[in-house]
Amino acid sequence: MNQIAKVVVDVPVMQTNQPYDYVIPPELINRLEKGMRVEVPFGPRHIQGFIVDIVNQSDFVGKLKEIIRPLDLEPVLTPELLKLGEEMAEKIFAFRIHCYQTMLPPMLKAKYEKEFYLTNETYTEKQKDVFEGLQAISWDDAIEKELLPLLLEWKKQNVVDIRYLVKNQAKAKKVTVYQPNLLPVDIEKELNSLSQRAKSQRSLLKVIGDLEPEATLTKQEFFELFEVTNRTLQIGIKNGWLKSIEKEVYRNPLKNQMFPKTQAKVLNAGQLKAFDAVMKSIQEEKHDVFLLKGITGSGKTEVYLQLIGKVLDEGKTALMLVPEIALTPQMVHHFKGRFGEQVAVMHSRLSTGEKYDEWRKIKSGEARVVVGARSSIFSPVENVGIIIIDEEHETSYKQEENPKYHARNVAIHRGQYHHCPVVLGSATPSLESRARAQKNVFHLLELNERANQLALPDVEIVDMRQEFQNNNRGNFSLLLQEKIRDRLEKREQVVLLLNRRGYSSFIMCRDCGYVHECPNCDISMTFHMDTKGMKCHYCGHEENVPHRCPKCHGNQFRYFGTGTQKIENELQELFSQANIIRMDVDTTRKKGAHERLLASFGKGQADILLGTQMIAKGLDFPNVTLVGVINADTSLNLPDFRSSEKTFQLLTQVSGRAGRSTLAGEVIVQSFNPEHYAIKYAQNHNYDGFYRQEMALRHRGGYPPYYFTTQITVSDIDENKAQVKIYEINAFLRKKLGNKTVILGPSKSSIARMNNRYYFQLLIKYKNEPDLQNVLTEILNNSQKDNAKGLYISIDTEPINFF
DNA sequence: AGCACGCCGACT
DNA sequence: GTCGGCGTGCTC
Repeated sequence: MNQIAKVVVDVPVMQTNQPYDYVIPPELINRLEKGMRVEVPFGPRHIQGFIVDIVNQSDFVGKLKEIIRPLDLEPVLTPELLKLGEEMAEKIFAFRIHCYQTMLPPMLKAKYEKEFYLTNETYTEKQKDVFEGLQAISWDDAIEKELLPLLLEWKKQNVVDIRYLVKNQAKAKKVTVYQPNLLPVDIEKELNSLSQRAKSQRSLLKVIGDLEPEATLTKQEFFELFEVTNRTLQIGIKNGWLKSIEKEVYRNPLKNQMFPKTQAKVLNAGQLKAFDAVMKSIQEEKHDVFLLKGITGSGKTEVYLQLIGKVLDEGKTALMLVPEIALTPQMVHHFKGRFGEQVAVMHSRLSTGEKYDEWRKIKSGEARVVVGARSSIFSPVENVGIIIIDEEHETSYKQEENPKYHARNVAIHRGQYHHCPVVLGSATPSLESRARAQKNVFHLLELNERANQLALPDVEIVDMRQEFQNNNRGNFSLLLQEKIRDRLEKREQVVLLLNRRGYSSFIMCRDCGYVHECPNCDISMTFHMDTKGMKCHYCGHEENVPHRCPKCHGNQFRYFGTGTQKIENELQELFSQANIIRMDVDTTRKKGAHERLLASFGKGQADILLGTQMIAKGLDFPNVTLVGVINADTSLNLPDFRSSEKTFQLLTQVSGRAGRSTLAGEVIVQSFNPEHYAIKYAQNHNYDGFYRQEMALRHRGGYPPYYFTTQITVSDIDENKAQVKIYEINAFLRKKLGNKTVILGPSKSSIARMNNRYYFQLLIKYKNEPDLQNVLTEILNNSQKDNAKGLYISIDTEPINFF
């Protein structure tokens, strides 16, 4: 009886979104396991696939092919993750192969190559000439050297054939280390045979004699620890005193950083209550979801740390998710300081090699605590004792690209599997989570006092309309200017937030009102001060600022939108003596810049920190006593039913940055809509009030959490084809879905054209549609031909963006 | 996604 | 008559 492997292949289309059967060749039986990557033949090609199961027989009628080779020595996906990927793919309308690939570090994604090789032994002069003694010519080289037509011709004549290669990119970093290769007696012998004058060689022998027999040292270590010169070392290697070994090492992104050990702090009554509640689930190995709602500064992190500590004590592992922008050095320090080498940190700023190494540390069990951004929810941890999602309201937990998963849902799924609690923490929980707590689906835990006993900062709102009427056309109200001046005098620090959500700077012709738009996308291009150029944020197209208006040939442009640079200039003019640090996408692009700027501000090397969203989270600077929000309401006017929620969250978070230590804090919020409830409730630190009012509005408007939503987007190069298709889908859905379900649209997407493709969308709002999964899968299955022709249908469950 | 197979227009 | 366009269907 043959062993059969079921393999999910790397061909992301509906038709192949299922396992294919392959024979396991005799020499690989017992070497292959579920969860390994393999190279398989698929049609004429060779591609990568994942073994999802191993069975004894196949239902496939036809000749099975054999697996070519394994790409791993041991499985990269656990049975849990294999199953999770399968279920997730179905739920979010993604391809299984995409789900598996996102669970793994990018290095484990195969690269493909193909090459021509000569099939027979005897060649013509011409063929000899072309191949120049080469074994093979790669497809890319063939194109480059314009040999492709010739080689394809030869292929027809069977002179050459094409070989398909699967390149495994997973490479561990190796260093050469040196190990003693002499017994003590040998050392004596060597010493005796050396002349007395060979001082450095004699000292090297002594060094070797003092080393542990199993010790491995790099060249660098010999230089630095024992003052051995390279020349001497080379002699030692040549004489066979030392043997060189290639040793696998982890790339260490945090090298040279020390993490002073921190101790558990004493919890206050509120913290203890929350801690105990979660501990109970941990001990009973029970899957509960807790919503830990704690005001800023209430010490949520300490609760997390102590829960993780207990989980580790029980021999289990812990997963901790943090939004990408909150993964600051401070955050890393908290965890590394408490748990040291047991912590793996995963975030997007690591190189692919570093990501792979962190992943390996987790896989091997060396790291038992994972701290990371969204995709860390797929970490290959086993025996999980707790999963924590900090700042659970953050929309970055939903991936916007395929597969469009939400880390919160994945966390709950994994929590069920591991019988462990999931803790969702936030000062401003999402309405969805808070409502679930209301219905007792989640357990609500509240921390209502600040750990340091300090009062929440006073929040003052400045009506910017008044400022305008009083002829202050700048971005800084008189009150904010006065407060900043006061802090500068007292040598205290200021944080200024520029709310730029959904905001960009563009240029407009003063004469005719022409706005410069991207040639590929129906959207205005953004002006970038640093490159002095225009860039499209959707397709990446770049060009120079036009000299003359293409429409009326005028040469007067007006620059719209308030960039951080412009604000910085204005600020510097107002306070010429102040040191300002600006943090935005431009100043933090370089690796490590983010950390460096924050460290510099923390050390008091600047008076004012000016930045976008990225400064609102997790920062804890004791000397900051004033926080200013320059424009509270840019996020309020977005065509998005969550705009109030987003604004409330942002204001609450940034307010929490003030008064983190003994110094009292103060917050100034500048707004053109000072009466707006989101701003008012944020001013009074009143989450519950905001929650009630917002829920009422959502109820009235028929929005989440009262309804579920699913968005369908159709796109094509041909506008008409896309439009016809979305109407066809609309008709189909209306026929299939219940009459209580609402369908909004179809409509043109608000950015109707992107990268020369036209987009149409519709939104399904429903409360109970048990058959929706099947209906939507049917739509995708029926559209496979359209898909092949370049018409794409995308389904997004619970979308975040509705444009 | 690739790649092969297959059926219709413009060329040596 | 053939070369090659890309529409259609399959990949264990």
